[in-house]
Amino acid sequence: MSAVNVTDTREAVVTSATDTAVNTISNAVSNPAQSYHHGDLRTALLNAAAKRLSEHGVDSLSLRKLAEDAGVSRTAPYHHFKDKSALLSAIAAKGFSDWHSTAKRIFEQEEKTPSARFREFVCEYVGYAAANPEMYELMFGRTLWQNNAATSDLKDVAFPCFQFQVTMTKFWQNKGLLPDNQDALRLAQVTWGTLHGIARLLIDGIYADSSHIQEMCDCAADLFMQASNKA
Amino acid sequence: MSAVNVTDTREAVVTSATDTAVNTISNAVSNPAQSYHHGDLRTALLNAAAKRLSEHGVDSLSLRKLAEDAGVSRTAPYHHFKDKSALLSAIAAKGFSDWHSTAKRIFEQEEKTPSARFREFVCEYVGYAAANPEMYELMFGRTLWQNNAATSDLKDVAFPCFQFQVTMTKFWQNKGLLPDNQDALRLAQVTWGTLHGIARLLIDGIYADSSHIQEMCDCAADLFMQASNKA
DNA sequence: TACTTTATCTTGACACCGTCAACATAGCCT
DNA sequence: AGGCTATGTTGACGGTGTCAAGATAAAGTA
Repeated sequence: MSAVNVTDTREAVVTSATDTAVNTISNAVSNPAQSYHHGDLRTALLNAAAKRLSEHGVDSLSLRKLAEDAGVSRTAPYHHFKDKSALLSAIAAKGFSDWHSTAKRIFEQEEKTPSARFREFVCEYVGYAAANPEMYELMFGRTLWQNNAATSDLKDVAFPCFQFQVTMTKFWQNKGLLPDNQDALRLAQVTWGTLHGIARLLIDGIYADSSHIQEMCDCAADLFMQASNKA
Repeated sequence: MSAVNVTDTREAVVTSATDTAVNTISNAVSNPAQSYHHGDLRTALLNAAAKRLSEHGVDSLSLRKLAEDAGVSRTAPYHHFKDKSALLSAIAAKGFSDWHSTAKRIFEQEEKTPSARFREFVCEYVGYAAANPEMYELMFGRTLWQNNAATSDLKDVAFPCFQFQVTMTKFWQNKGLLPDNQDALRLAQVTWGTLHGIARLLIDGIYADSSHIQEMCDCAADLFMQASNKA
């Protein structure tokens, strides 16, 4: 019900009648003429939001601008998202889904040693944050989580992603890469905390110099694996 | 309303011309009669800001509300702070100053073993963040650091505080608490990252359950010290 | 003492923002 | 054909940071 429908409707409208509809549509960039109904506003908003998010950051992301990007009036988005948090949640959900696949892919590389996979995971985690700082901020920042602003849809995607960190931790403990004398949950919290902390210090502008990410990741990985040798 | 009020006040006050200091002091809340000039608006704003910060969070901290708290018009703050960032910077600076003293106090307890001090530092760091989440957010969050919004005054207080982390790390390395086979700067970044990450996951609402802070801190401290035994 | 400068505080205005209410249109189902 | 529902619209409200221009008081200077 998307593109085809829109095109058909446009022709019908243009031939038939008034162009009050037509001139409201100094629309998005592609299609100069459009019908009263957008066709797929929801995904158009999400696309515009993803673009604005990566280019200008979450702070300067307003529903009104997104509506304008989609060539639609300022309150139209409210027919697809309860409020701003719901829209942000939807974007973050996509991020979690993507990251979860990436994490699983790294973790399940049977041909590599657990140690190599562990090190790769550390680097990829921080690398993902550094490469997508605004998405990372949205996924793991206070904006959504602080006041229960996160949609239940988001939680459904995010919690398994959090949980996966524990699963991996247990695996690494079994393989002797992480100390076995620590509770798996606590250890997962600490290792995740380390990666999260490094990522945040980087993307929040506190580590002004971001040219030594690799060394920091190696140092972190070394540290954890060294600890296991004692236990 | 205020024009009349101001005039009346002026006449009343001018008679006793001596005490500009006196009537400006209790200005904000208590004294309904106000002189045109506040007297010490800058610190009144900072006090109001600190209060609002801890009670309602940095997100709902607006210059207009602060001005109202101080009993002053909405643009008055601009005569004391270049913009909102400057005011936030001033508050954060106080936070850094306080935390730096605390850190030094812990670090310099000669009567305790280095190991005990290290563990105490870890707990105090996370504890400070948990006890003052909004101040921590302001000090170490993206709000001020991301776009160079931090005042140079703030930087002057914050950078030594960051640097102290490296100093301590070197000390702990020398005492055999942290691995000696790692570059001190990298190691400081990783250890600080760990504390920062745990703190952020807690205060940003991602660790919904904050009842195991102590265990997490112990786990982190154990991990680092275990790593040193191998090196 | 009188005059001038400077610091401080004022109102007015502008451009944003999220969100609600009320209304308009179009597509779909009976 | 008629009505229901999804989706779009404008108007309005209260909130924000910030600038410009004018008012007032304090401080410095002759």
